[in-house]
Amino acid sequence: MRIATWNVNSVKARLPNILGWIRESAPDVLLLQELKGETDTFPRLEFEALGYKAAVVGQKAYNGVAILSRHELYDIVDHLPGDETDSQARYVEATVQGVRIASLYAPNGNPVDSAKYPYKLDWMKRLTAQATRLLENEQAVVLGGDFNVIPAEDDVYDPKGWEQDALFRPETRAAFRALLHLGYTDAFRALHPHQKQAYTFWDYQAGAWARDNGLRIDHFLLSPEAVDRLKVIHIDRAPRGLDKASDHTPVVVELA
DNA sequence: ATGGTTGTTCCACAA
Repeated sequence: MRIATWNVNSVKARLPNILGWIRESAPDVLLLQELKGETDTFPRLEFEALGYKAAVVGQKAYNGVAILSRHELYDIVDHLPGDETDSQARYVEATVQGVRIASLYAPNGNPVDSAKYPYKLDWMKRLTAQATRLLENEQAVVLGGDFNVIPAEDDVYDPKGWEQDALFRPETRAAFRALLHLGYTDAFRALHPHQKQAYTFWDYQAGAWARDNGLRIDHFLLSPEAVDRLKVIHIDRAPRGLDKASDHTPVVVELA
């Protein structure tokens, strides 16, 4: 089973790019983030025409996540448990062919001296609680999406310059490591332990793409049952170089 | 230190 994740930065603005990429790459499952539109504006028919069903959680203007799948989606969960006052569309979870899969869009958290940073850390704590519950089923679990976390120095073009950023602060990295300590594996680092400049995001500003000033912030975390099936993972940089590109590019993982 | 870009929305805000 091949599963991809892609923060598309508006499904409406990106639709031709997304449809083109699906035709070339034909993943079994595609996790989308930053739909930037309400659930009922999601272009379901266009994806159905390519053979995909969809679990969609949208909201006006911001956030929004989805799971596209060639196979049936079961037991859809449409929000991250733990705070019923949180209405931001950042989490959707479903079972596909016995694999429990989440498409997540963690809060950015900047600026760190605003309420956004504690919200980010609290959200990560809730994700850790949910990830703990998912392990109890001893099932293959795949947590994929934009974690908005730079795990280590090798994952950013300028570690010093990003030291104080919400994506790289020690508390943020510790929150990410807490997921690993539960028993999840960063699939990319498991298969490519020393690869540098393996970025998944390049800012639109200041020629970041041309200079390869990137970040690795889109991840797949796998439960032990899923790691046992891990075959390959790669970052597909090509979509970032196209016209009307998202600032993120897809990551594709293959499980036996 | 500032400015650089993109998308959605309402006259900014988020990234």
